[in-house]
Amino acid sequence: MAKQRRAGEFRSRKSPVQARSRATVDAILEAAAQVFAEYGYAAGTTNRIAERAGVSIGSLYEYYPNKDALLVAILEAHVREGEATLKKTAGDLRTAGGNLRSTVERLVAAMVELHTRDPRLHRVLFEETPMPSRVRRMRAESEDRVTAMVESGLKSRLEFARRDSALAARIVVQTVEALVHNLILHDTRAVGVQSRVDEIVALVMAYLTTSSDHPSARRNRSNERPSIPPGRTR
Amino acid sequence: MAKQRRAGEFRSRKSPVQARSRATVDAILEAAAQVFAEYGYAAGTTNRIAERAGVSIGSLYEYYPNKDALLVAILEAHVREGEATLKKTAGDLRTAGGNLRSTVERLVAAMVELHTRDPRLHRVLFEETPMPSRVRRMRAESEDRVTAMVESGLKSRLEFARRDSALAARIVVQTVEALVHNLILHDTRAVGVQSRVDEIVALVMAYLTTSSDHPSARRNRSNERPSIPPGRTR
Amino acid sequence: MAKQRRAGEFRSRKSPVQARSRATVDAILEAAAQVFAEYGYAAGTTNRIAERAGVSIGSLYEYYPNKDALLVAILEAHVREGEATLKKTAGDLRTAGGNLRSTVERLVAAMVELHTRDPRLHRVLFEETPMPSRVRRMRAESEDRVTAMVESGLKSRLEFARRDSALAARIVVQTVEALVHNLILHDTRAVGVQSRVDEIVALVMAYLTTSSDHPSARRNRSNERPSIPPGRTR
Amino acid sequence: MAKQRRAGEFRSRKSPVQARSRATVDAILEAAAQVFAEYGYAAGTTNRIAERAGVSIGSLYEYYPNKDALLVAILEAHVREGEATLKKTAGDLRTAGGNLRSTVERLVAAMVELHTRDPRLHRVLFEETPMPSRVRRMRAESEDRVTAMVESGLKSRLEFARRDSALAARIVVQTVEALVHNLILHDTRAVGVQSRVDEIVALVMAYLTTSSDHPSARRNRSNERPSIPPGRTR
DNA sequence: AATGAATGAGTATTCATTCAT
DNA sequence: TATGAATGAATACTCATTCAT
Repeated sequence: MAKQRRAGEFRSRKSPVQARSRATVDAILEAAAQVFAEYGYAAGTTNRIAERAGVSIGSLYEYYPNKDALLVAILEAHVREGEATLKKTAGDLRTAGGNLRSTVERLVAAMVELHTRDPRLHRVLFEETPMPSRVRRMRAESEDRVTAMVESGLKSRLEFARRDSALAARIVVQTVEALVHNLILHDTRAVGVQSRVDEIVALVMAYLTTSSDHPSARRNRSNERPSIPPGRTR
Repeated sequence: MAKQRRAGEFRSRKSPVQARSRATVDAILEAAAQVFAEYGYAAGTTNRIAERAGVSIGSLYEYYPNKDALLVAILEAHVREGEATLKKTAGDLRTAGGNLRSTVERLVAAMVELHTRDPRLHRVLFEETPMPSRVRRMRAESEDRVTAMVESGLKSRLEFARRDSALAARIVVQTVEALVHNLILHDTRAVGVQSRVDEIVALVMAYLTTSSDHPSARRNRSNERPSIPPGRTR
Repeated sequence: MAKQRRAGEFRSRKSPVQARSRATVDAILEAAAQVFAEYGYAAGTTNRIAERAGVSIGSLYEYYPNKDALLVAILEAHVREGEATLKKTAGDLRTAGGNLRSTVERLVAAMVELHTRDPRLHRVLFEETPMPSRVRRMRAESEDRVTAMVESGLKSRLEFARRDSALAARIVVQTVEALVHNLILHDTRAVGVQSRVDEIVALVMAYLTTSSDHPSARRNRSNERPSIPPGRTR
Repeated sequence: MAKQRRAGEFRSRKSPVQARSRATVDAILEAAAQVFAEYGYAAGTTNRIAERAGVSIGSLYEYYPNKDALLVAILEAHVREGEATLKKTAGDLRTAGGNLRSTVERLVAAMVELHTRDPRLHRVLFEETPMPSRVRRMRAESEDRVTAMVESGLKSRLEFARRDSALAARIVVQTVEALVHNLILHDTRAVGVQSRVDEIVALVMAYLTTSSDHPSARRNRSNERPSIPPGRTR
């Protein structure tokens, strides 16, 4: 009898206190990650996950009330982990010595590592359709926090030449994430990875160190933001 | 899924020679696009598509051997259309007069328009999981052609300062696409769209017009590609 | 993917226009009646019903959106049929000549016939738990209409001696229904059926033809309905 | 239902000799009664019962071999209790002084009280389908004993005018039970309860005190039991 | 060519019951 | 004795696909 699902009930069912359950929960989550990565969300059946985890389907539902709960659990773990990794690097932007460039390099490297961990899963998880709004929100908030850290780091750098630091931070975060995705991961050809990474760094550096009113940007602003305050021009 | 599907069976079944068939095929495709955009791929059932198209489910299968064939047809049309739009703009890079900046602006504008046409469908189509490899390949090839045109355009510009034009073209294409996606489409807040578009342009311009051996890029290359041949430096 | 059920959606899915579907619908309903009668509602699985009907499970759900819809369809048919049968008899109470007794006999006979048609099913249907409120209401209304007809018939009879005709009608309807149930149907011993039927008739007759203020009823009314209007006493 | 159940396995597993076990058994039974009343039999899960009882599911199965055993235990307790209550009243029919009417009133009152104690549970217990035959038999036997007592009481009354005392007793018992059920319990409208109770009493009294060969019963017997032996008529 | 009734493998989920600890 | 983690058969329901008409 397929009972009605209590809406929004994505939390794990019981907190595993005993060692045995802890292992079971871990096995299920790991299996879910594998199966989702391999088959996609829709085709990643709960029975397959249970089988892969080496537990019965009943046990799976003992700990996760429904399929979405598995997705949410994985997603949240990824978001948490991602934020931790990036925060550490973003923190360095401000605290660590060294020039801007080496910090950007570390940021890109961190992002590469983050996405390399399990690219297929990452893709399935964050691009496949029905991501519960709770996770979507959580992810957006996480990204906002990372962006805020990056911004604060940028502002403390002398080389930083952009006017709108918040926007610049978003551009950087999004660009790095997107290019790492498209250029490093999606590209099956593994050759030339480093040169592409270098180029991403170059892109970001060029952007950050070019004044918002650089000669190349001087024209054609008349229609929207009518005029550039003269004093701003170097 | 009642019956096993013969892999690679994505072609339309009969070429619609007669006008009536043509109309039916179009109606089905349009309906499929709507339904996929509305429900996502997995939840967009063939029966619903047939109903929306005003034809019987039997007729749908008369023209498309299976559900994926619909996806493929839509995808291919989008890729074709996208390439056409971008090619035109990319072509301008070389032929049209004006400075680099205005061309980049047109490129970004074209990309924005392309993605704005039907963002939901675009998302479903290109981000939802099981994209047949044929489409994946087709898309990659299309992207390669666009990139090639962009490269050829860039090379003819004086302002262009990058060393590896092929790589630069890829960076530009991917960056524009990704940022348009992440910054323009995914962001529900409509405010500040223009400033974000401007910033994308600024990013690309800064990159393109900054020499590969700009001061900000001079250091730390020692570990991977041991040394840069001096002659390379302009 | 077990989708959420649209609450209260118990109606048949499509009206069968073609002869083939009509037959299918009938077969399904007949099978459902048999299976419910045989196994009870909870244990009467939809797969079993489809199998019994000689159709696929898919066809069953083509016509009935969920299990409850089958129950409702059967229930409503029974209620309709029951009301029709009883109305005819109840109508006779007033129109047909003959004495009261013969009419009561016909009423009881009608009830017996109604319950004898498929006692097991009747029991399952009306006594098993989750009867949708819609059906419950429908049944109550049907019973009220029957009761109203009985009342109107009783009032036109000279032999009728009760004071509160509405109450008397309810008593009669309920008594006949309940006793037929308990005494005729539940009793596996088939012997003596007629004598029990006769006794039910006798019970009802005694009640109807005994004045509300018959000697045996004369006492102990002081607390609730304070006093009996003298004129009423014959 | 994981494992096949060995039929007829309804007995409690261990006789609780110790006080602690006794308390556990009682808690389980009480919890089962509550849960069945609240959720119905099918939806009343053993896990929920164990939880409500404050014991582990393992302990529940320590004392009751399966779910039905809980039902049986509750059912038997109810039957026992019911018989005790009714026996007392039925006994009064013979022993206590006073007229017939007041005794009938007490009978009805006892029945009302019996059903009012926990109507929801009563409904679930006695009307929901799969009542094990053992309980069905037990209940029938209990009813027979009560009926026998009523019969014996009736026979000692001068006012009693029926020919077949056994049949009359059954009629009375069934009528009272059924009408109490239908008229008192199922009717949510609490108003007029007393008048309905009075009417039930009136019905029973009219029946008991009306001669089997009352004028109203004299006609129309020709077709079925061809003729009434003249001597029979008093 | 078109229809739409029919199919049935596949999916998420429940819950009575067992058994190692 | 008691516990509760684990089991897995069973169930309602979906939807891509076929094929007789």
